[in-house]
Amino acid sequence: MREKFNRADRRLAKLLSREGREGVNDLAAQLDLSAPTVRSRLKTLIERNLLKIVGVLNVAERPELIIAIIGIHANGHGRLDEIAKRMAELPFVTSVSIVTGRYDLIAEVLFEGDMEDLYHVTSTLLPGLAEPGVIQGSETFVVMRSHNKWVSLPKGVWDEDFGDAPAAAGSSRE
Amino acid sequence: MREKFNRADRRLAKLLSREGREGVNDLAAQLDLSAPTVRSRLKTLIERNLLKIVGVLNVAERPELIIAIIGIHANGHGRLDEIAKRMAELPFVTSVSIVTGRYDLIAEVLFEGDMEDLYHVTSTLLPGLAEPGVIQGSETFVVMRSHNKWVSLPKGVWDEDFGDAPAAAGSSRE
DNA sequence: AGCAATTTTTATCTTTCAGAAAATTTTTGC
DNA sequence: GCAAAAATTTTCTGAAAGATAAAAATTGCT
Repeated sequence: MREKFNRADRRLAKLLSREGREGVNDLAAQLDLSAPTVRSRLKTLIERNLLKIVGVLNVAERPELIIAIIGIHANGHGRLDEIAKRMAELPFVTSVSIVTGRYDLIAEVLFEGDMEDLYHVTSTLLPGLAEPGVIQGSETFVVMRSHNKWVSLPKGVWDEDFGDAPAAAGSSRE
Repeated sequence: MREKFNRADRRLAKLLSREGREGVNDLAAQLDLSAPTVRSRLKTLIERNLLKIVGVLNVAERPELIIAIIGIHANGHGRLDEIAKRMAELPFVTSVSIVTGRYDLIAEVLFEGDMEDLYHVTSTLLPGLAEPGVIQGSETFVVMRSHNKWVSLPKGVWDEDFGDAPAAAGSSRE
């Protein structure tokens, strides 16, 4: 079976990390490979869920996008990964990591201009992920400014409801 | 002048956040627009640095990629943004945010299987960004496991030196 | 070293896409 | 309500992209 990530795959990933819409012919030329080869490598990388090509938004240029990083204390009892997995499926949550250090989990969340959504996540959604006492507390770091921070949109943001309006009816609670 | 981000732009961004290589014709069909319109909107979004389309790697599937989140205490004296900007240009640093809460800055860094690089960043690069005493301390959270975490490669990772070898000579310090 | 399996290349074909220009519709400002 | 500006659509043509099959090269294994 093919090695998961050889030298060519890395160079391909590096090229695509700069320009994801670059044509297969250009990529092949830069990698000294043929176009069908690049196509097939790219296909398998994507199929194996190692790589994906997506549009991402520049946080610094979109002030109405609120990002927060949440450090969470959780008494996992060996089920931390399960909790993390469920957390990653919540609306507004972009990613969840199990980490060393002061926190057990660090999650990143994204909203559109609605602090109520943030409150809802930290006060209701997070504690509701496990039996009482498991999620012991959290600290929220709201991003005020950022550099080189690009985000992809999580579930819950710009999903079906779009308002050109100043984003008052955009919230998806009820 | 055109509005920065209208309804169509949002829907376009949402579609691209799922599949960045989708053809302009398919996108146009889903948005009820014509292909040239989608092309031109996409072009301006990218030109204005609001959106980009890139390949990202699945952290959970690449154990040799080490990610860490660093919380930093900095006595900025109004120059925090300048420090953050310089930090974002360091090798291995993927993004830097100025945040509310316990830390002043939160940075994310990425290496390939080399804890020495992490030590180098926290012990030398970070404190060297400003006069002594400005960077007062930091806490590092090494990501052990993650869900739905995709990263784009920063400067310093897979840049020119590639080793198929077990990633021992891949470090770019000295 | 030699053989088998996989991977890569080459070549060909069909389909689709990208970009430009002009016309039409929609929006905006007065 | 009217005029100016912007956005969108239509149409067109050359250029890519994608699929497929067969040959060549590489790799791995005994």
